[in-house]
Amino acid sequence: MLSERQNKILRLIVERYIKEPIPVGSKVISKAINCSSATVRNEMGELERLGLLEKTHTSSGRVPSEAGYRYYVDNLMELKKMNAEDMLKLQRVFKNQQLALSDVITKSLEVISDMMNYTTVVLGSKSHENLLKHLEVIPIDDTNMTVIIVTDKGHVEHKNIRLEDVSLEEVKKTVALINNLISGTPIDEVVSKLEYEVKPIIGNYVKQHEKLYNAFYHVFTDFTNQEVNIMGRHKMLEQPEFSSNIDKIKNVFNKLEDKEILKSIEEDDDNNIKVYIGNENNIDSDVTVIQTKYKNGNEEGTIAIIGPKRMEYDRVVGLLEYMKENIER
Amino acid sequence: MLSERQNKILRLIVERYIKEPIPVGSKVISKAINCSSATVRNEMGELERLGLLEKTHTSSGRVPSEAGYRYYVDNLMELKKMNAEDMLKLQRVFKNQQLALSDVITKSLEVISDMMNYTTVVLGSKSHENLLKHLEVIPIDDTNMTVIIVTDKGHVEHKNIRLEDVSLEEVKKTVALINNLISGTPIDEVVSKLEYEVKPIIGNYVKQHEKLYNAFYHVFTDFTNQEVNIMGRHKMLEQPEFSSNIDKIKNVFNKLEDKEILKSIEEDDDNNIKVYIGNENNIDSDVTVIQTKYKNGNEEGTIAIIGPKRMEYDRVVGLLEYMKENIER
DNA sequence: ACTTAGCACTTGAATAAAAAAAGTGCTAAG
DNA sequence: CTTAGCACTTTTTTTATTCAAGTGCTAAGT
Repeated sequence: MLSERQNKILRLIVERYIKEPIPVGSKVISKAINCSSATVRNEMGELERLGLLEKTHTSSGRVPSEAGYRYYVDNLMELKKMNAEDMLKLQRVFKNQQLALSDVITKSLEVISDMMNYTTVVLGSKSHENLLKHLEVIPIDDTNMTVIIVTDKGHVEHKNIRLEDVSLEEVKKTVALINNLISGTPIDEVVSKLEYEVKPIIGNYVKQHEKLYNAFYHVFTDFTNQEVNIMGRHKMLEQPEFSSNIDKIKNVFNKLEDKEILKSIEEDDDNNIKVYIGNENNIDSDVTVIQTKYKNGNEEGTIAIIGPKRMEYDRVVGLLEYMKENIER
Repeated sequence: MLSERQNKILRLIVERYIKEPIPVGSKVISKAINCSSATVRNEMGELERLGLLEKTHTSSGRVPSEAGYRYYVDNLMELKKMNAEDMLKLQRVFKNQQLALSDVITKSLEVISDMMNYTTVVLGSKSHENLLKHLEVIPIDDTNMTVIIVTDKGHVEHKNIRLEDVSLEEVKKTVALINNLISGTPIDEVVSKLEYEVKPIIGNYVKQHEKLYNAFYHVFTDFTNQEVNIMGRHKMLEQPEFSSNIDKIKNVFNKLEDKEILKSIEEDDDNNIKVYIGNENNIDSDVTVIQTKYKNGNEEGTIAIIGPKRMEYDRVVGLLEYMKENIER
């Protein structure tokens, strides 16, 4: 258990460091609380022994450790209410009644990315939670058509395919068949159902069944198992601790392109705002991910904000709370 | 007019510098052609006076200037045929008969981006060249639906919209009306046609005409005026002259996100492979853009490869030639 | 009229030494 | 328990020194 004064000092250090990434010395702190720098040094030493602070070298000022940030987030941070300007910018997006929910979310996360200089992410629900609701085909010309897949969660995707020497008639039949036989199936099981339930039957009804089967097989294999939307990909370049370290940047960029890694963002089961600091996340030991699930009707997903470990925790949590609230009603 | 020997020297310098970005001295060159380093120095001095070479400081080796690259591309470069490995990788993509053309293009440009470490871009044809061919609506639930827009060039886009208290009936009527009245219109004129030709009539047929009009108005306003696809966004980080210069990187990344800038890539009217070196392009004075138009049936667009000024011109031009050829048949 | 050996000269990069700045830990006194 | 004071560390900055690479020019050679 930390003393009142220790809490105060830790908090000052974290907040100062978040403002500007330079190690914090005892002098500055001593001015802020009412006691000598020597006293502060003693307390800092103790906080370091507890693993909450670190030095960059023997005689440097202190920097929050991962555990220090954790402690700050869990115990010291107080949520201030959103500033009027931030609020206004977001309200402008939320007020737009014509936009579909998913567009409202991406647009507002774009706004957040711009105002915070962090990267933001929306993840739709996973493929096993999306049931095939409807399949539709729109012919484009003799050989090309667009296949549209709609899931029960409102995830829509379209793909263009080529089908040579197949009549529209036949395609329509096939689509109807698929709609009848396997709508309601989780997206990631559609492919196997296609093989075991549609393939054996399709031959009886449709002439060019091989070609058609192959085409649809590919469409569903290619179907994105999860909608992922990244805003402000390059914002990390604005963060001083990254902009001086190309390898870090490369790593973060690569991780962001890697769908598998991004999926790990969604692994949460409960419903609160979660903060994953440094090694607590799968992206990079120098970033923090703050995320939360949302649910509106049967549309659901996760939104996340990715920034440096020294991100503005209070402000970001406030923004996410506001987002969640507004999405859910 | 350069002498034979000057051509030789310039070419050696450019090719050497492309291989490795370190200024080239007279000694290396003198070994490659049969004469003393002093002679080479004289020639280099002349080439510098002509603006084809530059020094990084008074006593450094030479580096090709922008004009130097230009001269190299125009006069010295000889197209070698593609190496077998590159060819194989691309053929694997082109052989896939099921893929729609646009997918073949993006996939193969992904492959190129990976093997060259350059960024690649596909640009579809512009909105004024795309005519609205077909509009279709798929209901998702009571208030949400997906609108699908197909253009005559095979560009397909879908958007989700919200429509409260409007019956599916009404929506279908509106869509039919729009299809009848304005299909065949260039996409960027659709909005005004909606206003002057559809709006006045729609009231007679459809009850909730205001809401519907607004919804479709937005759909078309939001319609991407040009399909843009970027592969290997971060490849610049692999190029030594960029990875040591964050500001350059930021600039290039920002330009790539800027649709207006990208459009300038397409400004060409003729049909050949074009090389825009440094200030000749709008992206950045330190990159080169190599691009070409393609056309297959009524699908057309531009593909471009963006790399450092010292990109492997011959190899890239070879790749683009191959791409173009394969796309067009 | 070219080519080239030779050499003085320039510049950047690498290394070393010295001085300045920031901050710590500890001791001893209040 | 607090704090003034000071020795000590470490980084950063500055200055100087040397080394390596490469140039331009001159004068001699073909």
